[in-house]
Amino acid sequence: MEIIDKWVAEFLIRCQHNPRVSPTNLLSALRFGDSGDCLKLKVSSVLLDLSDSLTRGSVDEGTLDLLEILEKLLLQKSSVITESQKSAYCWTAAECTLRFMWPLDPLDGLLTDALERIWTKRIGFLKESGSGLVSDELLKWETDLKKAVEDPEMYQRIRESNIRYTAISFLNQLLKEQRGLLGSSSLESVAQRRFRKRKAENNVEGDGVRGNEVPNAVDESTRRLASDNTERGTCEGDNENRNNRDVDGVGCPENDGIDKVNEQLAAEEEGTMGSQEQEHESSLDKGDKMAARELKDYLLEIQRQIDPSTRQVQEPNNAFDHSVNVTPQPSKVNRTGTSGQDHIETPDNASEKGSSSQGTWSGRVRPRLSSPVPLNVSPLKKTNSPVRRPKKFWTPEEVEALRAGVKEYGKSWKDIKNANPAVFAERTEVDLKDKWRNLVR
DNA sequence: CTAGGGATATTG
DNA sequence: CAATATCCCTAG
Repeated sequence: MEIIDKWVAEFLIRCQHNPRVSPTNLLSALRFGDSGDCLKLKVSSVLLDLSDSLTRGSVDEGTLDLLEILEKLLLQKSSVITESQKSAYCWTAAECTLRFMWPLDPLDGLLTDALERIWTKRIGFLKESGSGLVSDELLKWETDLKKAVEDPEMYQRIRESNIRYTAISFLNQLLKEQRGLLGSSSLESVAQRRFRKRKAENNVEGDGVRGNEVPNAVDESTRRLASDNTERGTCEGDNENRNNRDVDGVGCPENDGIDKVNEQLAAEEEGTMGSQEQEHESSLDKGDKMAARELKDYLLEIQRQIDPSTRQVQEPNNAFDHSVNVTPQPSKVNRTGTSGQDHIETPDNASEKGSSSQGTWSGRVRPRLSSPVPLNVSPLKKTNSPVRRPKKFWTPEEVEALRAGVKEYGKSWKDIKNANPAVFAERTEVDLKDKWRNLVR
């Protein structure tokens, strides 16, 4: 397939929530082969489908289909099926059954139909094909659910448990895990490289934005503008979704799969900033200066719109020499959503030029700004989701692996986890440490 | 990244 | 309410 085709497909699949383009339809339309790249595209599209259905709040038998497809794809990539995928499948299957347990009377036929359809046929088929999705947990659910038809006590207990919540938690965990393993898309890598360069320049130019841990409105605007500026003309979609997703995936503590591209970029960024710190003036050529100036003007304009109190501070003549970061906005990022993953986008009116009549802006002609989507997730510091992970008891297998690990590596939790990624797939290093703490007590 | 304190949930 | 297990936060 042509490289450009691939890029476009990659962009459509990974970067947008676009209900008009169903990733799976797109893929079948393009007739991808089975090369590594194409597999990655397919996995991406399935992840996007999963994520979309989660956003819609639907955990149904379609979700089971997706999980099964994902398993097949991962097997082709010869990846391991993680615990979170098994659990996600198991709890989703339970949730699909649970919805037929709504009537108090188990004998109305709906439940038995569901059991037959989901557990006997679908999962029976998985068992025959030796699928990795068939876990002990799944088998236990099967027994319990089938027992529930005749055992009112069991029926009641299952009905009252919060299966949906657990299913969604595991699905989210799976998404994070897999997105982390996926890494940046090729388009994304190029975009990030350019964006980081621009951002570094912009920061150096201001006087002290760098090293400030707390994100503020200006920083975020910078990101948006820089992103907008570098990307405009090559694509029309919003880039922020993509960035958010990547931050989500990579920031997940359970992920060891931070891709090389990102590490490389991070290293590159530090390098660039370090060198520019000493001689930033000379390292910026004329074109860059112009671009930086334009960016700075946008920022000043936006900041006036956002915070009227800064208006008199601005001096249009030497704005170039001033820090953009005059009045840091209180940081309100993250923590507002419930899932910390997908969020509602709101229009950024502050950047609309139409409302600039009140500003003291000098009247220079500027290209019109598109309306960037605000970042709901701080790019600087990814905090954890407000939702607590579901409590999961340690299996004897895990405990054994931990004991062996400590014997071999001592208290290097990270090494222990890396030595046995399959067993500790859903434990963080901190979990290992905590568990050891209470083992030796 | 690790250690340690603390929050939260469960059990008796 | 105390004991216990797990998860979360943060200083160093």
